[in-house]
Amino acid sequence: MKPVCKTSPPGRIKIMASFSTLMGTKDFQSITIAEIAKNAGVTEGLIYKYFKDKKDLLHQVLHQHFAGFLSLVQDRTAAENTCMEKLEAIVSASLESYNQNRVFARILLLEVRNSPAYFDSCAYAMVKKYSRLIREIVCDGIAKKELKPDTDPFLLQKVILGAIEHTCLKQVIFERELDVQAASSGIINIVSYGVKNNGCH
Amino acid sequence: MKPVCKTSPPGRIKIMASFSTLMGTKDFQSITIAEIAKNAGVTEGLIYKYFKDKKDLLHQVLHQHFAGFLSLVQDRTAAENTCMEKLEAIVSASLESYNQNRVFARILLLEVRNSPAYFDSCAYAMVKKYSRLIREIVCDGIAKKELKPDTDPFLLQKVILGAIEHTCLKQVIFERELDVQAASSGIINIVSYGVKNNGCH
DNA sequence: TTTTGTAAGTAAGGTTTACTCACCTTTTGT
DNA sequence: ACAAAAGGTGAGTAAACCTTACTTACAAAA
Repeated sequence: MKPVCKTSPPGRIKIMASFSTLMGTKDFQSITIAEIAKNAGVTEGLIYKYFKDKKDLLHQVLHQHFAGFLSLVQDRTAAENTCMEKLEAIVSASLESYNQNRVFARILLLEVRNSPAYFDSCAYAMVKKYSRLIREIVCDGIAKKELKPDTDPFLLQKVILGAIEHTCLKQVIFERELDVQAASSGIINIVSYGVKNNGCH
Repeated sequence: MKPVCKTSPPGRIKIMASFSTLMGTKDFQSITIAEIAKNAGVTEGLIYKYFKDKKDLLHQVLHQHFAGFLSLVQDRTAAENTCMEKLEAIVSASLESYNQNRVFARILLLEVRNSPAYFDSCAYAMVKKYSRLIREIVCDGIAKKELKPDTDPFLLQKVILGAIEHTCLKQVIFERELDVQAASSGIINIVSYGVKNNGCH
């Protein structure tokens, strides 16, 4: 069997592009196979040559977007030195990507999670890489004593990811703009120093 | 027109109960109207007497669960004194509810958000109340100098909600158990004091 | 007591939509 | 050159959601 997530056949590319475009204007459920095919200039049958079903198409489009996103995040974090700088790079790169690429954000945050098949998809595999990256940075930060020794890497990863996603949710849903810089430094500030007024600068 | 979210007619109750039960074993998409009707001992047509469509049924079931949840949260927070205690009460009540009532959690975290109609539903209205409650507690905390004066209530609300939801996501998806106490105190600890090792206890 | 009106419930059909399958055409490896 | 595989077609199917015309029960008014 050929690799599942390749990029080449021309019809396949047109189908994915057509679907991406449609996702910009309406939600997954209200997009029909007929519409995707017509928009791509192919027949309905061809879609099922390349994609197991409609959900599989969704997952593969997400995978494609996420692959680009992940390498951006990896580059940005590699360019930073301290743990906190790396984490801020992740937060701002994520918010920026979600803010600029609403289709990607809507698929990831709103459309895929309801189907069990997603969690077996290659798209979810990339999400796991992404969250593992955060945890590794945190573990590294603990080892280098930049973070408190009793920090739980899994929990901190969840807090950061949750903050990122929830910050974008409203913007994505209601098509609003987001001040990426303000939001990311705000999140990092809360996570770094906390919000409790304990006399510590 | 009668109130949209009432509870009385017998058929209606059976339909909602049937649907809730089915949501315990499979996801929304794979539950059919025929199945719901059969399970409830009514005909398909009756479902459309009480619910605009299948999604509306989902939203109303969520509304019912959320109403109970919200009053629990309100009671718990009212019983606490400090801002931080109130917030911890919200976090632990939320994690506890999601952990105990997986159907409720799955609907809220995975199933509803993909449809635009949800954000006009009475279920979403309750979610707005819930997040407003968090913001009010935060604003109160700032006013009483329990929280740092430059805290952004909207951002902190998003961080807390995001942390709650992301902590539950994996548990809900993969049907795992959650240590509610550890998770909620962990979240509150991060948000209160931060994770950066700056020599401040 | 009859009439009227309304809410609860039924039965069957219509329409849309995701998906399949048999077939044709083009490319490619040997 | 030719078999096999990959790219592509288009008609057809099953099933799910939803509609609509109808019946029954029952309470309030006349």
